[in-house]
Amino acid sequence: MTSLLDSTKDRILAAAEELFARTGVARTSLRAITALARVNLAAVNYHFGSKEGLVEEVYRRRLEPLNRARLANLERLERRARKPTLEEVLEAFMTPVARLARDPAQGGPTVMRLLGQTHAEAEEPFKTWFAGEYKRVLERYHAALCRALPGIPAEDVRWRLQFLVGALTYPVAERQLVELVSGEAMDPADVNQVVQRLLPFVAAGFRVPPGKPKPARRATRGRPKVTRKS
Amino acid sequence: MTSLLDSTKDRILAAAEELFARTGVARTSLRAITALARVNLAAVNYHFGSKEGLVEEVYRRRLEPLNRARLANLERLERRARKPTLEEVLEAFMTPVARLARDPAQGGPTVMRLLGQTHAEAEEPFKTWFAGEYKRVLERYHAALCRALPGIPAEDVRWRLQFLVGALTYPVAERQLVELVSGEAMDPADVNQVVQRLLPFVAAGFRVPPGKPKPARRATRGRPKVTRKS
DNA sequence: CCTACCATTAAACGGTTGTTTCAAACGGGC
DNA sequence: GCCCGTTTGAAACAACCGTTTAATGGTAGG
Repeated sequence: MTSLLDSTKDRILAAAEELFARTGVARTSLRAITALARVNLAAVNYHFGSKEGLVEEVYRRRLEPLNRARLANLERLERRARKPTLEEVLEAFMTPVARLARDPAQGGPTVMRLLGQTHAEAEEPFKTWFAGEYKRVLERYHAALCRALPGIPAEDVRWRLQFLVGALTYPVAERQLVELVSGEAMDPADVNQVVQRLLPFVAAGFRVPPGKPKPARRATRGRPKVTRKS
Repeated sequence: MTSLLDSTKDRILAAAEELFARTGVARTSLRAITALARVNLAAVNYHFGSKEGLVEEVYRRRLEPLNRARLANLERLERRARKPTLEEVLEAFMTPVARLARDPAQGGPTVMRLLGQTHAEAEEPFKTWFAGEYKRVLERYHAALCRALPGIPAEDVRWRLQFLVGALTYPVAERQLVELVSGEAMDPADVNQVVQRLLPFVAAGFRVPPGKPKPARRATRGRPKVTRKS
């Protein structure tokens, strides 16, 4: 069995996570990982079968608790007597990300850049596994949001849930770009602040009445209104 | 000089863009690019100096017009008599993306996945060039948004602008994940629809009054309110 | 003590990568 | 015609990749 602390397997996982987050999976060689972990090169293939196996384990280790916490939060909300408010559902969705980023034992800020690269980096088989897990979470939250938002069509809620995911993921994942662009005034690594600021923002967005179908703008020609000559 | 149509250089750019968008820069070999472009392998290093040079050119070709259109839209708005509304500013920011995705001559839907990978894929020197260009655009829009939103502190506007970028980028960049998760009901490739749905969503978010400072939640312990036992 | 068995090591494997070389082909200017 | 700079062609380069092999150390069970 693996030892209690700092086993070879754990050191590989930690080093891989660090390097994946910094430079991406494809650009990170097994030799760089094993060198950082001070472990023999062959140890990766021994413990994880292949590089792809290691990649999956690195992501699974973080994504599984995240999804589990999101589902647990929602179930806790729905077991109560009164109907959950919109803000409560949104907070249940967002706070697990903050907790992940806050706890160094769960990856700390490093893991956020990792999550931002999830979809771009994974190979096909793992991608579909993850999509399945993720779909379950989003379906449950979609239903909960619809219940908290009577009068908003389910399709609108679905779109807005995607907007929420984007708005939540981008600032923490592209941290260095945000900092480079916005000066050091903003600290996207402080995920608590992101959540606090994002929650009222998206809550207002979720509540706007569904838009009229709009008369299907001419696709061939016709520039958007704003670009018209002054 | 380069010929009028389908020069070697153009064919390489088109093939590279296609493959970069599909599988990422790091996983795309020069041999795959030159094979798809039906061009000799050495042509890449001849015309672009290196693979990194090709990567920069591929991205620059799309990002430069995008940023230019965004700035032009904003200037057009501000040359008018009356003060631009929030919706007008937001539309000026978002529509160039839609136009890019609609026009096959400008890359079509393919280019959207490319843009979503911009930050993850680029190397350092190009990254800083792009960040500079991008910063100019965001600064101008930040100022315009502040003018359209008196009463909202500049810092809040800055955060919300980042949320907007995330909400706009994610659905179009991670198209395949969105489709996998949401069924085929949503078509994120239809960027017009994304813009139409996203605009009222973020407009409402931008208008919410600035939140109270909040008493700095205990960072060490204390789980978020929503996770409390029922 | 010996034998399995698991973990680790060093070394090498074949394959692919980006890049370079050098010769051949092209294309207008005089 | 010839010439010269530009562009393409096939082949080779060294370096690095992920993976495998075979030998080793260490340790619990009989």
